[in-house]
Amino acid sequence: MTKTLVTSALPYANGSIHLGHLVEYIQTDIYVRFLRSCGEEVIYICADDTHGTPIEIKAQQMGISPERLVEDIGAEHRKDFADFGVSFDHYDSTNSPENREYAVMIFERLKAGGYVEKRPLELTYCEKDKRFLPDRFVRGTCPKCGAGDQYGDVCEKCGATYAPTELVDPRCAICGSAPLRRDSDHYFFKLGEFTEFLKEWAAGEGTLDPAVRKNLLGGWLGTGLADWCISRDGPYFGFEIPGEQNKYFYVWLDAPIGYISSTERYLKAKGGSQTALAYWDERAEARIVHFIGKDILNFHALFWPAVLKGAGLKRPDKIAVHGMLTVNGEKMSKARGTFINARQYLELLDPSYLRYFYAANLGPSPEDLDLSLSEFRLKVNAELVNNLGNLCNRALSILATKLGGKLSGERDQALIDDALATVPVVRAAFAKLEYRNALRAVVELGERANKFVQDSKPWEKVASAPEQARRDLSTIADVAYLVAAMLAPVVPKVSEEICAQLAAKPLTFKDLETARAPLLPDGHALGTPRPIIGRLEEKVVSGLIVSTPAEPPAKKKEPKKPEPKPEPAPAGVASYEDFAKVELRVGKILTAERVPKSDKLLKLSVELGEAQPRTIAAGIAEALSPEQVMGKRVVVVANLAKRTIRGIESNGMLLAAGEPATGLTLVEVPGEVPPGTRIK
RNA sequence: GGCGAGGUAGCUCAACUGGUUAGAGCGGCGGUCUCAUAAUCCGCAGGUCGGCGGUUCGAGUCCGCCCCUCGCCA
Repeated sequence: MTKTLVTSALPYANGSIHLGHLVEYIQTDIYVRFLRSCGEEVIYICADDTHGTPIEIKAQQMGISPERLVEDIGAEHRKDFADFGVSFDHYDSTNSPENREYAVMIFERLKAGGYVEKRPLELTYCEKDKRFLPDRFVRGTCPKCGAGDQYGDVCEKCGATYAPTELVDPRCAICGSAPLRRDSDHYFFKLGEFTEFLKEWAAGEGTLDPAVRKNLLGGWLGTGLADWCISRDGPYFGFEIPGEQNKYFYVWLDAPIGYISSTERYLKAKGGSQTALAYWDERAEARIVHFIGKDILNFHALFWPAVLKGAGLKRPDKIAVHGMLTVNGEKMSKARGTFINARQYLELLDPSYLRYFYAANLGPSPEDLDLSLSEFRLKVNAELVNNLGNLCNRALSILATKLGGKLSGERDQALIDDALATVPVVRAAFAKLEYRNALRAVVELGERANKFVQDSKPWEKVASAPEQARRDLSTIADVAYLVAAMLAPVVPKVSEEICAQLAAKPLTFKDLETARAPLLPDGHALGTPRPIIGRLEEKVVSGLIVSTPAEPPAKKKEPKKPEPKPEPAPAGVASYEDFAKVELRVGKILTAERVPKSDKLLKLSVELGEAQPRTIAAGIAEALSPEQVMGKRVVVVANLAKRTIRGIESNGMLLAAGEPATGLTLVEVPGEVPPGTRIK
């Protein structure tokens, strides 16, 4: 039998897992659990993606080493995944010795194959910070439309894309000084040479969803592939390129290699002498399946297969691409409170609900998935709780209280045949990633079974014809057993609960290939019935969104509380003493984040040349994002009385021109003035 | 601008290569049962199938033009 290696994309180790991430991990986990149930040999491999400039800079700002940062975040990620029931066989980190070895090996193989070229590249360099600046860390005026303060690669105003060197009046996003242009030698992967190979690979049966394939062939593969720069200058958190000074592999080169190194570390941990090549060698008897979001399609369906081909390794056999998550029909947003972290969800609700809802809406195509909170509650209650959960509970309750908890060997032939015939339908749907069709079929079986109970009235028969009632309800017990098996990949905990109450071993799709009625034998004694899974209450569900009432989102919040803004100048004239009391100092904004439950506040950490950076809450979030203010040198009122706003002790205030609602400009100080300098 | 996906009942979506009165789930409304987690079951709801034009005996389903939404453009 061919063994299968399944992966989810590697989450970046600079932030928490949120409900958007979970679409992918839940989708993958269902597939993996399904394959296991079918008796396939499958391993589920993942890791944290730990390299790159953003992590290096974040660690620096937090005053810790990047190694420490990715270790902490990795631990958090593992916990979140485990609590959502994501059943990795192995979860690792790309910052491992094995990953370095494979990155170097692949790089050397590509070089030997003539697929790598070294040539100079003109880049943006900050003299002050002594570093080359990634596109995101250069800001300036858009060369096309003239909009100010845009990223170095794309204008958010007009959508134009360009190189950071084209920006008008570019500035370093870290220190604000004007960057230079400087040449640096870099390595390029000659992706264009793989165009024909990639076209063939993409056309492979089952490799890509038709919509994805079309997009790819009509897009990049149709218009031609440019070389891909795979190196970065230091300082950089990553793997140094052998034989080079202060040059590193680009994070997007070594990240997918993490799939390989993580496989190897899994095999090592298991003992034995296998290396990752047992799966990744070109000739290996293995099937490789990647689950990814459509946002990283080019990395996985162009660069990655080409790199593997060039290095003589196995290409993915299938890439399953999902869409993005929206919440209440809109992009997740911290300001709206719809940016829901995994941990936040777990504090309120059982993961089964979310797993069920995602599965009930997932198909094989990269369509976006909307988590409308009211749909979520209604659908889960109607299908999982009322239909399926209650089916089990109503049947087991009568059996337990009126019939001694013992089953008959007889079955209602029509219903049991119907139920057994549903199994291959559901199985085929799971195999094609048609989860919503799989669940639909299970729910429809539940409906027919409920109707059967309704029509056969066992609660009446327990007196008049108890053995008939026992037969009818034993049929439902078998149906519940089948439902538990078919639901197991999606909601394993629910499945376990049903099996526990049936006092039966879990049933797999493999078992069901040969199973025949009765599934539970004559005289089988049941466990104690209790509700399978509780109903979702509106109050609890709406608690997922922290800042605004869940639905309808149309209702506008009254401006109820006074905002922390500069008080209007009292009538009269300020004396010199009045003015001199105000202590203005230069502050450098180190970090900025939105404050939960507030769409106006940013929580800032500001360097003022003191022992500790100060925490300041600023009412500027409507006009300025954390990214926009980070790194800026601003004017701070340093001797303002402390004040606690939204639980944050704020020690100062920033100067800004304009109104928060209509647009603000921070009063900035040129980069060469050190933080803490008094302004008079 | 280029490419791709999509616009079907209040909501989420079906409808294979064109063919009878366009379907289902949820919500809503009415009824039913009472074993069960106020669950089940039954019935109802009448949507210009984005717009216009065309091909055809016949189009949501093919062709052309237009409008709108979303994504990608390294």
